[in-house]
Amino acid sequence: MNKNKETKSVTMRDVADHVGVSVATVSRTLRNPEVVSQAVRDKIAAAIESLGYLPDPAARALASTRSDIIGVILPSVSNNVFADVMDGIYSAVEGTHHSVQLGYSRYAPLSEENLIRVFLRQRPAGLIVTGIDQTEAAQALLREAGCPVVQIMETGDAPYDRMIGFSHYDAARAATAHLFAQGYRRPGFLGARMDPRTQRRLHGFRDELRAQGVEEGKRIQTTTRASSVTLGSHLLAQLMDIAPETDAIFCINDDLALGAMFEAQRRNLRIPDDLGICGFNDMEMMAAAEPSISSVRTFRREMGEGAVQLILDSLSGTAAQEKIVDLGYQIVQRRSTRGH
Amino acid sequence: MNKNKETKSVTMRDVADHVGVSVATVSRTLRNPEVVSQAVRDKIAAAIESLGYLPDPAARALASTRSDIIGVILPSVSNNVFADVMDGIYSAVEGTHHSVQLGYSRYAPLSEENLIRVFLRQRPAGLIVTGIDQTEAAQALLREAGCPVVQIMETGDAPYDRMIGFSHYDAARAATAHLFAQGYRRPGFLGARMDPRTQRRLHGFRDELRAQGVEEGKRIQTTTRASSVTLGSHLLAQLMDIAPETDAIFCINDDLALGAMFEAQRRNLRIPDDLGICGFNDMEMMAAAEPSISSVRTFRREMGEGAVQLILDSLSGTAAQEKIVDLGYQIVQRRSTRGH
DNA sequence: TTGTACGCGTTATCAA
DNA sequence: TTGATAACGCGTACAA
Repeated sequence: MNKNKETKSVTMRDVADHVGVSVATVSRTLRNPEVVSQAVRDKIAAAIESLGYLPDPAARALASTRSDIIGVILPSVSNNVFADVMDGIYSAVEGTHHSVQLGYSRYAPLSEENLIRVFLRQRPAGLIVTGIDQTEAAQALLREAGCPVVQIMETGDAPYDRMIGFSHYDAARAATAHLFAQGYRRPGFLGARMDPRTQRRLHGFRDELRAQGVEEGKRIQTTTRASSVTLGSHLLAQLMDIAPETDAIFCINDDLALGAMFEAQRRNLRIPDDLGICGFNDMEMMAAAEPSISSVRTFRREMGEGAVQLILDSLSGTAAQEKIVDLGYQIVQRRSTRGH
Repeated sequence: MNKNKETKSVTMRDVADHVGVSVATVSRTLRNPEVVSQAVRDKIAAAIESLGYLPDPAARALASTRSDIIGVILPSVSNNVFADVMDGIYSAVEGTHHSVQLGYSRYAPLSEENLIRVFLRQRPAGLIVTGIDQTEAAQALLREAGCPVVQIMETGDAPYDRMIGFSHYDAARAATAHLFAQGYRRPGFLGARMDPRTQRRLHGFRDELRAQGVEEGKRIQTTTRASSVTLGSHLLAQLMDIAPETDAIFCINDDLALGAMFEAQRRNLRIPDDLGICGFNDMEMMAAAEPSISSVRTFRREMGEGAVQLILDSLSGTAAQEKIVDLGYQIVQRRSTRGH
């Protein structure tokens, strides 16, 4: 450890003394400058600059009823889907006086409930949570949060407060319909993790099959293990062994799709002729792949940015009426599903 | 916003009253229980449980000289290399009473300096920063931090405090040597972003070429743009147009390698015969690709976990002597570089 | 427009 | 082993 230098950080007191005003005035220039005279304001600003004053967030949080923290609870650290969301969140928070506090639930509702409790304890400026599958207790906490709460990644009725996302059911169903539109008749399904959002995609897939009058047979391969490219290869291998009639697959994410594509190539299956492949999320690599892979574009960065904006708007009282922002999705067709 | 319910959170005072002791005793049971009698300790524990008391981190930080926050400063949100590091960090922090505060510098040293200042203001329990290329001012701040400071991702002399990582120069040089060992004679280099760590990889590449007595020619393609799979394709296309004699490539990360592989396939270059490909980091997909892609394995999760552990050890005074932990790297050979 | 003075929930110092 | 009590740095009535 470095030597604990007596590094008395400069406080508001120092700034006040330096200018010759009271701490209250300094505090006011920081929070609502409009009630402070221009002259004093300038002098304080100069003093803050020259002394290098930085407010103490702990003291601020303690003295006021709110902290500057925006709490964010996501299910997973490593899933790059959430990396994009975080990118949006951080870029929207940048330049505000807010800071982000991140928590990972590891897809466990009870962890999530705990995190919510801990975060709420800090009287956060706002809270961003993922999805709609909270425990009863967590739901109660969120309804009484006393701060703006935004649910991201999904839409659904009965938001606790506000919501920004899209329908996973609709998106998956549209992707499946796309496969049919391209002439595929015996599509399969590859799924990993099988968390609630993934389940809803499976429902969409199944309902579209039903609507098309097609039996699903044994063409649904899922696992609760975490998704990966390797797993995509394994799942496709299993699927083709069990149900060789499969002529296309819908994968619940792009990693699986990529892995499936590699496995298809290993098996000398021609894409898209022998096998159509559609991913989900439309990560950057899908366009670069050979052949390029169709996917369902989702607006992850926008969800992150939008969620923060919703909180800021709530805080400033300029929030819109609509409780739910549906960002939709977009089927991006590429070579991997060009008919046959 | 939800209605601001009068949700008076339960404080230490409540717990104390409930048990019939002073707040001081409650505080002690939480921080050093060994000085409190077992009987009182049990009653307090019960009260905490039944009242659902959670300590207020702001009050704690204000009253003590340290907060429970471990500050982490990374260059990028979206780079999945750091997702793995974060995974390690969070899993090591879990179960401790610490929390993580994350900041992104966007590869800008001045942003980083600012973040360091802001984080230091919170008297963090520890600080984790990326690499060794801080500004002069940031270096001074970190040396006087008054808390454990760990630099991750790299090794190098003169750590501010402690360091855990590996030598990017050595790793890149070893990868290049591997290409030569496999019989390639005119290897090229694909680089994106070209931040200092990437630059050091380029140096390793160049020095190995020199050691092998091989001219680099025009086989070094770099850009300051952010890395992506698509960019890997573009860079390889450029490279092969300018320097068609290239018989292998070392890519500064796996995204570029994957993109390069796709582009090679588009150009009907046989891998590994016409073109050897080696990536960097050994992300999961490299093993699943078709053909599988050689890479340099780095221990990202371990860096995150290790960094937190170093901080915890420093805090508890159980830290080892060595200031620098070198996690090394590992050349993982796969089909993409099987000689020719 | 500015200053005074109290309180936020906890830690830490000192006595008891 | 326990209890008062003074900080910690800032926000905010209330007064001036």
